[in-house]
Amino acid sequence: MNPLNTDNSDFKARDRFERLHNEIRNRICLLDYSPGMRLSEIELADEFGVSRTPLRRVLVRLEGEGLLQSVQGVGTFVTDAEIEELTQTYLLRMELAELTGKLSPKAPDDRLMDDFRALSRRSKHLLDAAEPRAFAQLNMDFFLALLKLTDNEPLREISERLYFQTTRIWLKSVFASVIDLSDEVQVFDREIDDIMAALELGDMHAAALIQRAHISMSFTRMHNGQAR
Amino acid sequence: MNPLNTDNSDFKARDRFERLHNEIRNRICLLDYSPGMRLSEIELADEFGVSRTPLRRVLVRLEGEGLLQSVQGVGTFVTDAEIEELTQTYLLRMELAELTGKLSPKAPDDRLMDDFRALSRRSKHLLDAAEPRAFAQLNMDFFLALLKLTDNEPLREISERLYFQTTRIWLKSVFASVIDLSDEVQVFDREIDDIMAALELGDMHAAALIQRAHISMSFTRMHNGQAR
DNA sequence: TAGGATTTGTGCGTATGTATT
DNA sequence: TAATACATACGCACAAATCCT
Repeated sequence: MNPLNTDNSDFKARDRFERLHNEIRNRICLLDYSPGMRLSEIELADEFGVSRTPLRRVLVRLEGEGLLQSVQGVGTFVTDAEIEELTQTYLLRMELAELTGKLSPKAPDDRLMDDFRALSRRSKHLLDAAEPRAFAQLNMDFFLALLKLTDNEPLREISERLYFQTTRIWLKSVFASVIDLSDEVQVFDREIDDIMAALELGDMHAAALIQRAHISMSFTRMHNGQAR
Repeated sequence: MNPLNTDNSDFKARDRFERLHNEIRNRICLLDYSPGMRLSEIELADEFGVSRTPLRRVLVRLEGEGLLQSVQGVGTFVTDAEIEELTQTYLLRMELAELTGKLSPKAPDDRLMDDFRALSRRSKHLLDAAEPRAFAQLNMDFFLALLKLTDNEPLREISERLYFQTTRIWLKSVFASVIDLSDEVQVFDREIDDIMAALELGDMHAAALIQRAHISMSFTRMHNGQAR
């Protein structure tokens, strides 16, 4: 066998699964598919050029992650969240964020700090012209970068899972103008700068506490916005 | 339609999926299927009287939960865990156990206290004649009962997930006589009694701390046992 | 190196369940 | 109530990947 072929492994079943899974998950979490929306197995299968079988495998996985729910005879729907469940998840996410600074914290190397600086620049850009989807993408990228600050793999997995489950609900509130988008962008820009300041001091625990505080405040703003 | 038929809903696709999923997960976690073992899709499908298709749906879900891994052309294997990954998971489980006493703790009602008393009796029974599988089952039942002490649903889900991922590895050590089984039963019996004492005082935080301590000690005993 | 046995992955036709007319 | 449309769930035959001789 030619080893050059085995390197290009994007054609194997496993990698195709990963691509589809990642793509559909992103669409859900960036609100291309909003909560309550019905997805069509056939349309998705056609779009990705596969039959329903491998696509359904992806949907089953996403159902296990709490992002979809399939009902026989009815359809496959993007899940929503009640305020009670959302509250519980946010309380847990706050604790997990703090744990990131306690359990195997890992100081960022030069490469990662460069990534943070790039994220900060993207944020400054949004201050002038706030675009919903660009904000959603930046928010996700920043969260994923923060996860690299701990070596505890199970903690990373769980934090990521809860992020994907809840942030889209929060984003929906932001985009529905219940909260003002440009305000939210300003707050987020401050969060990035605050956390980067802590990281440059090498104070991982402080960085985690700042993140925890911002998760808490995000939820509070959303909650107050809904109560209006 | 006869409403009596819709009540017996064990025949619907969703319930059948739940049954198969629960059954196979238990087999994995009670070490009927031990880490590294290969499972046969065809044999399992035959045993449960279904075709490969719905069975594979269950396997995909279990793979998402980190209990299985399928490789095309090779087989479906029960996952194992390296000491490093196990350490990280135990550290996280300790923190989550403590969170159970902090996030929406719920005092046990009479019904749940009766359940705990029944679990305690089963434990006393094992003190005389320790049987591996009975101990594994009791350990799982006790853990699941403890989860009812919090109203935070996401915390329950995650704690359960991590329990299923790691406890079987610990059980494997116990059963391999790296640790003495009767010693482990005695320690576990004390844990039940200690936690019940805290519960009877209504001190949920204390109960959670005791659980955290025992998770820590279990891991330490396993670790020391392996180092011999 | 080649080929056959075995296992998971895929494609498609059909069964089953649900909502609507 | 019944029929029809349409969605997911299922069963089976075949393709693709891997392992071993």
